[in-house]
Amino acid sequence: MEKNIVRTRYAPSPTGFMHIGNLRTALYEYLISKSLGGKFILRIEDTDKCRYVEGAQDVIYSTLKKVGLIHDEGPDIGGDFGPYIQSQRKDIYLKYAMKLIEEGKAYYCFCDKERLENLKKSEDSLEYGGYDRHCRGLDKSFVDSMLKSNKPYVIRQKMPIDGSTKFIDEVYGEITVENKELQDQILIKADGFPTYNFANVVDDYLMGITHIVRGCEYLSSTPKYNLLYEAFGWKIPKYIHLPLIMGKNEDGSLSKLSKRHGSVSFEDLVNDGYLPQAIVNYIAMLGWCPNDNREIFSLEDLIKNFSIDRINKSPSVFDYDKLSWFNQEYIKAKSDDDLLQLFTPYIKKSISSSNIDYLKIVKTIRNRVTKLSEIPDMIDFIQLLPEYKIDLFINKKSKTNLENSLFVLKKVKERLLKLDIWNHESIHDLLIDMAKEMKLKNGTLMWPVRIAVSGKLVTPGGAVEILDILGKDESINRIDFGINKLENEGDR
RNA sequence: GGCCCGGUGGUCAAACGGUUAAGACAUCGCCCUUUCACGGCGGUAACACGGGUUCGAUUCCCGUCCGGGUCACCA
Repeated sequence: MEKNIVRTRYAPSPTGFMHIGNLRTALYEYLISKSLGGKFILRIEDTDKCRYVEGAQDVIYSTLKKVGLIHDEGPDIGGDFGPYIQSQRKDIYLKYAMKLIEEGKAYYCFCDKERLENLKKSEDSLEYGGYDRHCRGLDKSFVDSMLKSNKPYVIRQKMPIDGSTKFIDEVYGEITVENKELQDQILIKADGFPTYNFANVVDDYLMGITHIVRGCEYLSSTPKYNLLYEAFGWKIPKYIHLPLIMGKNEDGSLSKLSKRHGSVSFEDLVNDGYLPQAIVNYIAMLGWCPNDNREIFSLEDLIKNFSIDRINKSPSVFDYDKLSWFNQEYIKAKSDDDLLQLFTPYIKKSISSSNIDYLKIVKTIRNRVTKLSEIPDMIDFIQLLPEYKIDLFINKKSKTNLENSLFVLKKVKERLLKLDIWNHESIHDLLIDMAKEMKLKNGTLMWPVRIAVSGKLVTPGGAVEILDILGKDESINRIDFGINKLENEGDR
């Protein structure tokens, strides 16, 4: 192994979806290692067989790939410290647990669930952090006989009874926890699998992880980890705890971001029409900021600028408005061609006619889209003129009413009919000229036309863009329809 | 409840003993305009509270309050 190289790891459990908080942790792990020229390792923590989810690992791989967090070692690509899936490392943990038993630092515990339950209910369960250390002093011959008769057991670590454990966190500083708060933690579960805490420590050590980056919900349990490192005589890595990402509850209170806060997985957000890069950029700014006012960062820029000492301590609230703003910025930065690619599937949801030029649509909506999912509703009128009320024609600012709208529409129809070249420029010039000729405000002429061809009060793009997209025949038809509508319904 | 962490506008977030306390999002107003947007300009809005330390505290210390996290054979 290369000396002194920074190694961070992302160690998700395969739950089947990528929680945004986890993604943020992965991002920071990646940034810390890459900004320091280190390696980023992926390890799957699947020690809870009850939670096994089919295909969950693929979600992890595909998400990391989509956002560009490329790992240097992992289950799919191997590495010198594999296997990288904990269920395939089961024997390793047992071996290390046994070592602790031999050294008198851990012990077999035969307490069953029922006893533990009762213990929790009792008053003095607060002592020793919840477990009364019933099996800590068991007679060796008794243990042997229990083992021989195949009694189920767990292996627990002996925690110090008094004193305190302190450690330095790179963002929170020195933290001290009284040892009596810590119960004799379980290392190996009755099913033979290691607990998360134990597997985590063993693997981090074996895989040479130098910086442990995780959410600060682990802050108060970190001493447990350290006591394990100490029991083995291993060097304690650097700790970097990240401030939590919070979600706003319906009653206005805050809590750790979770499903009840809406779309909180990466997939949800992508399905909602947010771009992966925008998501990454946004979550990077949740808990970290550069020393200037910059907000837009590519992953490469983040690597260049990231520094641990600018990680924030206080929790932050996930804000969809701000995410939308980032998303818009990323959309605006793209070329028309890129957007055509990106928008096409969403355009197709509303438009089936084959004679519509998608690129024209892209050009007119590109500055109005905040998330891709709103595209279909934005342009549905292009496919089919919706029903509308004639008072849409009345607009104070544009100085339009039913009468002049009808008049304008008739005139415009006449002239449009004679227009041979149908494109944005020719339509634009014609209408502007007409307004001048008729001594009307541009708006007075444009408004009725836009309403007639869209049937909507608010549209992406104005009359000219819509006429251009619709084409001559359809445009004339819709204007005709508007004329009839005004003539039939206008008097009343 | 014990323990741990946090507390700058509605949200994100600068400042690291002396500033008229930045900026961004949101919001409001105006301008631009062919609706809505985009863009431009401007406004409202914050150092949780009380004690210290100091010539001077948003900044350092203590307490209070508030918020969150954690106390599993889940990770």
